[in-house]
Amino acid sequence: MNRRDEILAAAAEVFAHHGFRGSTTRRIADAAGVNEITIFRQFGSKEALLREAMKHMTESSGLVALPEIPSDPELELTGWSEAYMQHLRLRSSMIRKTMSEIEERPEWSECASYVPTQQSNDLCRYLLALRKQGRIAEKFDPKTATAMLMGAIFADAMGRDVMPDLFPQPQAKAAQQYTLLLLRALGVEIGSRRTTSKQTKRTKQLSA
Amino acid sequence: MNRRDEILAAAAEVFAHHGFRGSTTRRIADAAGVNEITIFRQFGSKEALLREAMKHMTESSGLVALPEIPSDPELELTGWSEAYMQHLRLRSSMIRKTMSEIEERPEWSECASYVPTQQSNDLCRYLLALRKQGRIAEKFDPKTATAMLMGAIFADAMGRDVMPDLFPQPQAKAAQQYTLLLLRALGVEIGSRRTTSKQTKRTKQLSA
DNA sequence: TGTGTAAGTAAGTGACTACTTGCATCAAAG
DNA sequence: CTTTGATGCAAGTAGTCACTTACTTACACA
Repeated sequence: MNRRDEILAAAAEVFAHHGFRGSTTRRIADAAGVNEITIFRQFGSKEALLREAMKHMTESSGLVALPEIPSDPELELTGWSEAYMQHLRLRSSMIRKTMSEIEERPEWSECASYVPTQQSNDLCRYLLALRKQGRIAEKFDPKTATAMLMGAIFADAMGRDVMPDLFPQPQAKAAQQYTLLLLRALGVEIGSRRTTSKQTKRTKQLSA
Repeated sequence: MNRRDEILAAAAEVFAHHGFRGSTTRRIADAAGVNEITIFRQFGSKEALLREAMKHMTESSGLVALPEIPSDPELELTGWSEAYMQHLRLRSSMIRKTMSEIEERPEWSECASYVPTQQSNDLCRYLLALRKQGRIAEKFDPKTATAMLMGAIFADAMGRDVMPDLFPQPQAKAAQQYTLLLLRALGVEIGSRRTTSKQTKRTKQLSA
C-alpha cells in the first residue's frame, strides 16, 4: 500500500465521520500521517481527493450474486440478506454522509447508487426465476418485493444504532426474519428445496 | 408569525439543504430576511438556534394514530402507510442531514427518534390487536413486521429521488403495495372488514 | 558524482466563520 | 413625552479554511 492509497483510505475514513465540510485537508493529512501539502501535490484539490476516495470505495464491495437458478430460496435469500446487511452496516457512517451530501454534490449519485442498483437487479432477477419455476404462489410485483426486503435491511442497518428498540432482536437474526416474512408474503413454501439434479425435498431446521 | 419563528423556520430550511456546518449564520440570516446580529441576540449562538429549530420541527408532525380497534386493516394500514410516507418525503432532506449529523451531535438523537418510535409503537400495537381479533393467520413477530413495513417506507422516501428505478411504480401506489405485501405475509384476509357494530363483510375495490 | 522525483518545513494569502462592540432607529408602553 | 426594548448598520476580532510559494531533505538510478 503506497502513500497514495494511504491518503485515499484516510480521506474515506475522515469523510465517513465528518462529512465533506468536516473533512479538512489538515485532518485528512494527520489521519494519513502525511504532510498536508502532499495531498495537494498528489490530488490537486480536496474535492478531487474525495471524489477519488469515493470511487475507490465503491470498487471494493465484495458482494456475491444470487445463483442463476434458485435451489433453496430460504437458504439462498437469507444468506444474501445477511451479506447485504453486513455490507451496509460496515459502511453505515459513510452511507449516511453520502446520502446527506448528494443534494449538494449530485455528481456523486452515480457512485452511491451503484451497489444498491446491482443488488436490486440481482434480487429481482432471482425472484422472477422463482416465479418461472412456479414456486411463487401469489401474484406479486417483483419490484415491490425487492424494494420491501432491501428497504427493511437498509433501514435496519442505518437506524438500529440510534433506535435499537424499533428493530427485531437479536440483531444477528434480523436479516433472516425479514427474508422469511417476505417469502411468506410471496407464498414460497418454506423449507422446500429443488435442484436441477434429482434431489429430494427436505425440511430445513432454519424456519422460525 | 413573529420574527423569532421566522428565524427558526429559515434555520430549519437552511439546515435541511446544507447541514450543520453549511448552515452559516449569514445564510440563515439572509434566508430569514434578518440581520445576522438579530440571530445572536435572540438565540445566543448558532448551536442554540439550530437546537431550538430542531425541537420546533419535531413538534409539528401532524400524524394521526391507527384506530384502537382494527376494523378494515387494508384500508386503515394503507392510509397510515401513505401518511407516514408523505411525512418522510416532505422532510427527506432534513432527515438525511440529521442522520448524518447525529454521530457528531448525539444529543439530537432523542429529537430524531421521537416520531419513528411513536409510529413504530402505534403500528406494533395495531398488529397485536389484529392478532387478538384472530385475524392474523400465521405466527409472526410484530417487531419484525413493523420494522419491515416502516423500513420499506423509509427507504422509499429516502432513496427514490436518487434511484427511481429501484422502487415500484407509480410512486403514489408504493405505500399501498408495501402494505398489501405485508398483509399477505401475515395472512390477513384482504378485503375483509369487521367492526364492533354488526356490519357485513364486503369486498373492497382496493386490492391489486 | 550528478540528476530527477517524491516528500517535508515554514510561511503566508485571501476568503470565510462565529461572534462582539458601539451607535443609530423606531415603535409601542407607561 | 419619555422610556424601553427590539432591530439595524458598520466595523472589527480571532480563528479556520483551502491552497500557494519558496526552499530543503532523502533516496533511486545512471
